[in-house]
Amino acid sequence: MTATPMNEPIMDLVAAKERGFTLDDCPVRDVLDKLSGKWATLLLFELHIGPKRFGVLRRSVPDISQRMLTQTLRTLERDGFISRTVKPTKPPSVEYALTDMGASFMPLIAEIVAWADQNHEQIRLMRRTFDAVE
Amino acid sequence: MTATPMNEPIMDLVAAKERGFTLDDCPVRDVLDKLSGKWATLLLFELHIGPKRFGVLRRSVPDISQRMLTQTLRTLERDGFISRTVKPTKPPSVEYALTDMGASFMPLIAEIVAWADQNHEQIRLMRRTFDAVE
DNA sequence: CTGTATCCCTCCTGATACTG
DNA sequence: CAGTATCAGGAGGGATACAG
Repeated sequence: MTATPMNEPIMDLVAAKERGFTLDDCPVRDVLDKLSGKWATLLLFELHIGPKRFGVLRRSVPDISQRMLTQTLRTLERDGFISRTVKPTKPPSVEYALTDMGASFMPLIAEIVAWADQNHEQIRLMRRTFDAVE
Repeated sequence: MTATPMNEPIMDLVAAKERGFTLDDCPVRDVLDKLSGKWATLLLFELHIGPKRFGVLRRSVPDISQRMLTQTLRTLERDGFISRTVKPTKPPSVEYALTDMGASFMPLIAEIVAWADQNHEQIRLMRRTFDAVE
């Protein structure tokens, strides 16, 4: 309702903006774009429990298509969030695991999850109220 | 590189998943979908500095089209992140401001920004390395 | 000043089938 | 088992013009 006082982390945000990044150049978007995909955070979460093979991941997230599983894993690997290790077994198996950088990102997701958990009731209420007026 | 040990916040995430939300029903997606839009977080940030009128917002984020500005503000208002107040001035003016709930979400964005700030160099390096191999 | 309405186009996503 | 290829649908986003 009111303007909240500036705090330390937000100052970082101001700094980031004033450092003059363009929209395509903005480091924040590099991260936000990871969150935005439908499956990225879910897969990061699965791998945070522990390293998993391709097939195991597919069974852990049954709604994902094989195409999107491959594609999302590739993107996360490209950006260094996860590692991909081919093991020369008889039918070759591939294991995916969180990198240190990927792991360092998980607490942020966890905080968002906790926040969502506390606020989703109110959000849905607001939404229904808003829609009722229109 | 290694599987990180489970910590408290992540347990919340596990709990959220095991509480059996479907993909469309998941409260976490309610929040993540806000972050995912191209403009939502940018506008939240602008309003975190202080309440702003429509025209001021448009000038603050010059790259946004009028259509997307209206649309994004409407979505954020609908979910209770921001408030919209019409002031009966001569040419009517509309002021947008963060709600308490919206303000409580800002520290999370700030942490992501800080993380992005620390890691975007490495992410870009990983990306170039990955692309070079292919 | 603050929006709405319309058109268009790209990207994300899913379904299916196929390969080493 | 792990991955690629192809096709199709829909949402997100931009440009422009118009309205209260």
